[in-house]
Amino acid sequence: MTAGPLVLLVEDEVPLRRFLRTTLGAHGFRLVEASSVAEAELALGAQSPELILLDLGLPDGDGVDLTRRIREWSAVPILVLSARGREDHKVEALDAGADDYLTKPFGVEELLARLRVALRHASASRAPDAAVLELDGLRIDVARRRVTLRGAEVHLTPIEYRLLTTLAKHLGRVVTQQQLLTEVWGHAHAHHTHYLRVYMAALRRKIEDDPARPKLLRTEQGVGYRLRDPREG
Amino acid sequence: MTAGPLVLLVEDEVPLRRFLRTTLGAHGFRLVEASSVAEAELALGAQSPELILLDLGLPDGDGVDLTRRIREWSAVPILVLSARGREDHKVEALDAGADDYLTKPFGVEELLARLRVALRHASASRAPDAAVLELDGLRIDVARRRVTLRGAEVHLTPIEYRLLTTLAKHLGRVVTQQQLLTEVWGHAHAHHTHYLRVYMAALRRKIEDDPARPKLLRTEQGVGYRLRDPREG
DNA sequence: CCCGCGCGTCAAGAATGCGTAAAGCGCCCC
DNA sequence: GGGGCGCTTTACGCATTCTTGACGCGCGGG
Repeated sequence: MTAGPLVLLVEDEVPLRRFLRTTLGAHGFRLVEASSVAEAELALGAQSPELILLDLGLPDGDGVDLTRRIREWSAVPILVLSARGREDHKVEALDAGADDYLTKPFGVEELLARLRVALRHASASRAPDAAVLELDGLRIDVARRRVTLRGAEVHLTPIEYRLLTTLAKHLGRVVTQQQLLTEVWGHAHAHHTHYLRVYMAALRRKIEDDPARPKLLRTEQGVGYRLRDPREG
Repeated sequence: MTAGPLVLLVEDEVPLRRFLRTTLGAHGFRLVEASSVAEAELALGAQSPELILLDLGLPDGDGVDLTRRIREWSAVPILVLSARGREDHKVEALDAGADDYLTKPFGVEELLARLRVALRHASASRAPDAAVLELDGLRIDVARRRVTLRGAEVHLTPIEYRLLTTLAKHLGRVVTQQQLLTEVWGHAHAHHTHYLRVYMAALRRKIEDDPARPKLLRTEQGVGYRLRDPREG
């Protein structure tokens, strides 16, 4: 008996949780349970599940927001369960970073199959995203959402932070404007290239010694931007 | 103007295909269409789509089998569309290697959102391809979009870069002027052969020791150009 | 021998893209 | 309800890049 994947189940309705517990358990999954957003975040801090089964409509907060927050630092598969079948809800959750969306009531076999798909993806794309990145004097601590420059904390707005971490994720490589826009602002803003200029300027003011002659945040004219890896040229 | 992802649409019903064509087209996707399993396999041989939209219930074969065959050699995301909502069908398709399963009728926005999820997965799991080409002192790092000459970075404009990489793609072989023009400038400029001379000159100035006597960027009179492979003639 | 053609070179103007400042607006917290 | 903060939007100047036209050279055919 090998221990199956660890699943975080976030669900407030007791009967459904009970049901899923036995069903998933019977199929070899190990379970951590949470019945609210707060508990879920706690559990995420303590364990690192290989998959999250997330019910929307929790008592203490929005599951979509939780999804977004998780996506800032983790790529763990998130399967959303919801009583709401409305299309815009689905789109919102999926765009927030969820990997699948099941409308209640759903069949157990389908749930299991979609779970397998999600785990397949996860094992295929296991990318070692470093929790802390240090270049020159700049330090990006993704786990703590902290950026420091030669020890001093740099305050970044949410967008600035996401812009920086998106670039960091592709350290040394060019990230196209489209990519940045969709990853930071969402696909709906993929053509607002001006945002990039405004926020790049802001970021450079905060982390570059000479914002007019950037060492880290390099422009690739007509293509995108790149966070330069100081280890190479 | 960036060209969107290439999608292979496998669907035999003409009205639905028509509808998806316009819808996806309007959202920036490029489309290849097939109306049967045979056509789909043909198209897969000719092109390499970034995503497959596959209707089950094709006239000449089983879509699930097709999925399995594709999975033997490719990880391209497959979204299944089906009129059949039965759970065992879904499980079968998903376990065969499909990444998602939508039951008709489905909403366009949901389809687009799930498409985005699939593409997100694909780009996340794309292996860091070490596509580096080195000839003499010239180094072309496609992943980083960087060109260096004996260690020193060479700055290329977007067109120069595309011209060089297009030639590199056919290393050692002649690339006709038509081919270069359509691949770099697009179909509409296939007759502006003068562009080639201007940009070849610029490229040679940047990467040749003696631009007047080019070692790498050879002219093939009346035909096109060739990036010489120093390992051979 | 001269002309036409293809290629290479140069340079100027047009078009595009980028950086910067600053103002308006909504939101939340005090 | 006022102030601070962050996001969006507008305006403008500057830099880079693209396009276009002019010209010279060499070669081969008429």
